[in-house]
Amino acid sequence: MSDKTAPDFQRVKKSRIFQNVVDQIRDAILERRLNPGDMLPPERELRETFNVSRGTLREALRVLEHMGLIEIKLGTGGGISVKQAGMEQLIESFTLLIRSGALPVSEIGEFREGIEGKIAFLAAERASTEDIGNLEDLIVRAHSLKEKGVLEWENFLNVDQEIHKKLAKISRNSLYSYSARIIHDNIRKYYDKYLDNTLERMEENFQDLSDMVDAVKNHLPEEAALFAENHVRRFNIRMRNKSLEGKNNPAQPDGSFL
Amino acid sequence: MSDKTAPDFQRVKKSRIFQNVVDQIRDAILERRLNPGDMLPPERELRETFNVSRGTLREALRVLEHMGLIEIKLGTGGGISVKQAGMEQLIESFTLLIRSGALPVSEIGEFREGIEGKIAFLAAERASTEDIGNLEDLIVRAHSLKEKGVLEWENFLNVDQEIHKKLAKISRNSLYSYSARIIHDNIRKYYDKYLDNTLERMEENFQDLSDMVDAVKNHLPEEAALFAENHVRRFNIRMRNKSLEGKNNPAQPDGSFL
DNA sequence: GTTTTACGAATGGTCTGACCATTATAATAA
DNA sequence: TTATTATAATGGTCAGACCATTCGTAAAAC
Repeated sequence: MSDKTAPDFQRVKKSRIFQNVVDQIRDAILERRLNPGDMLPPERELRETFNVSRGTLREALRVLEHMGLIEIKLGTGGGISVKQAGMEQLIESFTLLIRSGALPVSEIGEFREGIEGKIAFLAAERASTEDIGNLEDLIVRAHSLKEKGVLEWENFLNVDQEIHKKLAKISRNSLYSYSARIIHDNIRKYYDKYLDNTLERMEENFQDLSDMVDAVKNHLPEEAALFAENHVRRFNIRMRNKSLEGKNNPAQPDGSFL
Repeated sequence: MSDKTAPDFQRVKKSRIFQNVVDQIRDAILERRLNPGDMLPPERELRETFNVSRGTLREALRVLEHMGLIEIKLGTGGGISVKQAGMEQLIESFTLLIRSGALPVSEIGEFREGIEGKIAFLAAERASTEDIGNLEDLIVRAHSLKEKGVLEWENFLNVDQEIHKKLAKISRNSLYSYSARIIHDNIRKYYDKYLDNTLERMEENFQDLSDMVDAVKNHLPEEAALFAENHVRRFNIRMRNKSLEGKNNPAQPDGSFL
């Protein structure tokens, strides 16, 4: 197949013209030669600047837009503007990664375990009096829902989620917060499948939440982290067991992919 | 400016045709109606399927390609194939986020602290005899470099990095590993700026590494995590102090952005 | 004078059709 | 058999036209 003396060099990536345009504009932004808010010339001018066809330029713009580096608006006042990069892209790619099954669920769960632990840890360090008040309110709500029994299972889970969100906010670290939220949102669909809504489960969960908030309230980071990690770990274990039981792989009949 | 009775509704996002195509194909992939390896029809056919122009279709393909969902190859045997989503996209968006300065450096450092801690923790749990041997070799190398003094500063940092990489690998969790690596790679440029290469620093670092590896070797997760976190924290603190000293913001003269 | 309406210019969005570049395979020649 | 060459399939690029949206402004209506 190949010359026997040649080591495994990398095949040269065919550089497409639009990619060159993407690189130039991206670099200009990363090197602050273009700053958020700046307008780029209209497409018909840019086309001449780069000496490419409008189609090619637009392919480049699509990619830059998808990277979250530029924003394109229609109409007279519109045009191409440089955008402050945000979390959207990170969220999208993380979500795609999870949903496409590229990562073992076990690794995702384990990651979440650490993240939630750290969030609880930081929250315990940083919670203000007001924060603690909010948390206590949530715990009260959770408690009363638990008392009402399994009928309120859904609402109970919502409060559970709100407590986690609140802790994430208190932790004041957007990387932790977003990581937790992305994983949670994309794993939520497993709740129904893998979690049985028994009263026992509710009480167990409530105990976890209550312990966690107590630790935060008393500013005991290590303890808060432990409770949070155990809370997630319990969920992970349950999920793993359940997923080992039901090994169904129903493959769709493939006609057209539409 | 606006009708006083109207709450802040979301302005309807003008859906562009290419976006519709992107959504359809993305969903087909996420719902497993299209699987990695599958070939899509050639552009000229797809154009007819969706009833759009080739240019529009290609804008959609650019986005899907950038998402990491498809792969496009040139020539007779080429075409559009569905790809197994990988970490590339996550890496790119994380990198962009860091480099574009959208996140406070303090948050990034704090995140890394937790990540490296968890990696050390897991590594201590999971290290095989062989893994431990590799780590010890690295420590020996680090030690001899340290003994040679500050001349070997660069090489010492490389071994430092290798130890972290090895630990990440031992942890056997790609999310932790990649997170750590992305942050490290994108923060490395600060080393030169913020870290002074004194012998004292070298010895301090070596001590950290040595302690960490010892803890891993003896399978003491909590201890390993603590050493790792302190190691990173020390770096973060030093970086913060240094960055507070030198508050230079030299803005480039803006001609054309090229 | 004030408000409403209608127009027109600027800009991105899409379409059509052609041609170029790359690659694998089949046909041909040595 | 082996090396060379043509051929066809496929993505990559280009050119030019027209459509759709938006906003400012001038005209018209009140």
